Amino acid sequence: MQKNLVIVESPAKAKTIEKFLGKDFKVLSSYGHIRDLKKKSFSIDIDKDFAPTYEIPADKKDVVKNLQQEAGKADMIWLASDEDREGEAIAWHLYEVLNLNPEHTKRIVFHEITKNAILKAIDNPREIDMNLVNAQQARRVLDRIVGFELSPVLWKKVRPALSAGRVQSVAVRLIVEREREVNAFESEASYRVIAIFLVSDKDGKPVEMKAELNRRIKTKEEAQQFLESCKNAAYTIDNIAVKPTKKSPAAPFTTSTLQQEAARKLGFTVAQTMMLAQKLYEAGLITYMRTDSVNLSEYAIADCKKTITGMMGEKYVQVRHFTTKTKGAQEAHEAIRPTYIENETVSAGAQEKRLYDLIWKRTIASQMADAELEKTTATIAISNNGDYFTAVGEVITFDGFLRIYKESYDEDSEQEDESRLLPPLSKGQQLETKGITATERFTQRPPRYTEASLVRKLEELGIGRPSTYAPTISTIQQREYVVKGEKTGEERPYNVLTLRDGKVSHNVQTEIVGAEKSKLLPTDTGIVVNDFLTEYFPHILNYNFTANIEKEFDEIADGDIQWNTIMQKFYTQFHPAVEATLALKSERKVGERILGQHPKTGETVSVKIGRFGPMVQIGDADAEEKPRFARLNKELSMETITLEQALELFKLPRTLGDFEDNVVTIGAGRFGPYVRHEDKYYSMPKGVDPMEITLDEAIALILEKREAEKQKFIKEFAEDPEMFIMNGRYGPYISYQKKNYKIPQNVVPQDLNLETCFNIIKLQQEKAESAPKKRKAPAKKK
DNA sequence: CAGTGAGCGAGCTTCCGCTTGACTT
Repeated sequence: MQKNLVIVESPAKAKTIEKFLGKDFKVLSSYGHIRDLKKKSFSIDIDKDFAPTYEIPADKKDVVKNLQQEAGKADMIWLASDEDREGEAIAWHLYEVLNLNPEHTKRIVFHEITKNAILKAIDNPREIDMNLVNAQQARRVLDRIVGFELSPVLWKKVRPALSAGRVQSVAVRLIVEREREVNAFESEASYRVIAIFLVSDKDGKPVEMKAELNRRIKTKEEAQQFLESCKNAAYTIDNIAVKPTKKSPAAPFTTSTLQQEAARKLGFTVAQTMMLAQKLYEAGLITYMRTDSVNLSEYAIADCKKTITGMMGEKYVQVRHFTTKTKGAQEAHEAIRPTYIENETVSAGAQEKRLYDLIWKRTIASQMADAELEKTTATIAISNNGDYFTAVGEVITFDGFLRIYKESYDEDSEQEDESRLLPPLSKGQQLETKGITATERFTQRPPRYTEASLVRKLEELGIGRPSTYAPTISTIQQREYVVKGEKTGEERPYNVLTLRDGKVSHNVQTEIVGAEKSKLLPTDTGIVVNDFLTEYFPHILNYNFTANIEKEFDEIADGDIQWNTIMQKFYTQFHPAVEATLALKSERKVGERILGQHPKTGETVSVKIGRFGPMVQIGDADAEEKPRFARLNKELSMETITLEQALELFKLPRTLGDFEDNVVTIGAGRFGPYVRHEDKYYSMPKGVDPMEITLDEAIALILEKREAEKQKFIKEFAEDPEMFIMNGRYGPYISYQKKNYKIPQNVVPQDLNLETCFNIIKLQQEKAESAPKKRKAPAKKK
């Protein structure tokens, strides 16, 4: 018989806490929310004050059953979910679902997982805060209303199975609008002038020193004139200014900053980072990885201090308390940090280690002294005009936190590395130039979003939570609103004018601009859906919508207003807009664009989003002749496609000729262009033009695929034609009667005989039957 | 994995936030 049952959200946390509390306490986990609005139905009764209908999701049934049993055995139940809106709601749902007795139930909260903090929490229990719970219900109900009313509008007006929501639709909007900015951007040229002076270093050896002109020059002619004017000029050091500066370390990691730095420094995707962090957390190596707090526990700060002192000495320590500036942060946890600061490295997988290293350094650096620098600026006067050059040098006089960690930045800055010392100079010193160059430079267009920079932007706007950043990015890609892609750069020529040995020369160089990798690009569907939503639902798509509604949720939490009142206010404004938009005549015509008339038949040629994505249509639905369709290929976009390009698409499928007495045709399908022969399909490799491919090339593709097919079979058995040992994506496996079975790790696939194969199959079938039923993947439509 | 789609039309799709599994062909 357990005296006490403590329920927390995460099982890893439960394990740790159990150790602190001793044998009178059992600690279990709720695995997050245990109850939610019904999955399939709207589940909100608008007429009854927005009463929600909750259910226990299938995958939580076992958890709840177990909690019920254990709660029945305990004298006292301690609801210890997180101290934020969602955590309070979890506590309340537990209270309701487990049918707890108020006299045997207590609500406790703690911000750090230390023995002291937990014992203190136990000593200071409170009641469930219904105002906070209602703020969560309001948040939940609002999101359901927005998502389940807007999505069907899209199914009707644009294309089935699309989705819209408070968070994802704004994320798409950011990407669409950035793309428009990029396309509308016109770069401006100007000339950057750099002089190389010859001076002596401290040992008297000649060295070169770079200095930049105080202004940029607009045109080539002016640059030419300027260089000409420098021919006979003398250069004198006019002033030397030495200024000490400081740099301070960044705050410890939150989910968002960890995702950004791991992307920049380690090249991880947002999802990868979270998966690795989860593993580190489960292994007890770091604190919780879904947090918006930059706070470190006193205990962690003390450990940092000790570790830094031990490694580098006391002068490297500077205790700092960071505060969160993020909109809407709820700070239920600490910042992300190593559980044991003294562990500089941990034993884990290679990728986990790299992430741990990053977290360790960032945490340690956050408690270290400022770096001290000395910046020297030398001003160099030009004798025959009013302009001047400046040479800048920067030296680190005390490295401080930079010894451990330097934050990275996204913007590929044009600034050159300034961390160098200037040679000794004196005021009034005359300088010789080796040459002066004026290089044409262009203003840079805004950068497209990466996964990580999108997360940063969303966080800045207060949209989404640490637990949803990664899923949101995956959703907008799954819906095909956004793709992660590359943009190949373009060559751009630029002028370089050089003054050297009393002569001005001119040459043209080229650079690649606009090349980008792994950036988020909007698709046609994304653009059409975004434009539609922004036009008809500007309120929801407004970047400040979440921040504004959060203020109202706060009022609910403070008990200043009823949650259903807020819902009523929102709904009376929102719902009519939904009705009005549904009543618009045009069905599935959103984003349609007429390209022109077919040159032979005079039929209308148009582009729009069809059931399966962007397509070209020739003819009209109500005409006698049925319309014809063709899907847009990857290189084309609805916004820019021309009539000629559209008609080109209808030249497929085309017949190339015969091979082995069967016809070979070329077509374009869902996955790109293909060769078809004898009811088999062969994908065409990238870069091959389906309009240009010859019969011989197509036959080569067929033969190549046949060869690859053969390689797939490692072993066949004469005794049983249904048994194969195959080579697959995840290594060798057994295939029997069209079903696949794993080969145990210690077995060499080549050595398997029929009997051992059957044994392996039998074993796995038994295992599958005893295991809980596998959830079926959603049925795919044929 | 594959060439679809304008209407006899069933029934389906969808949100955001909390949490981890089970297991890949």
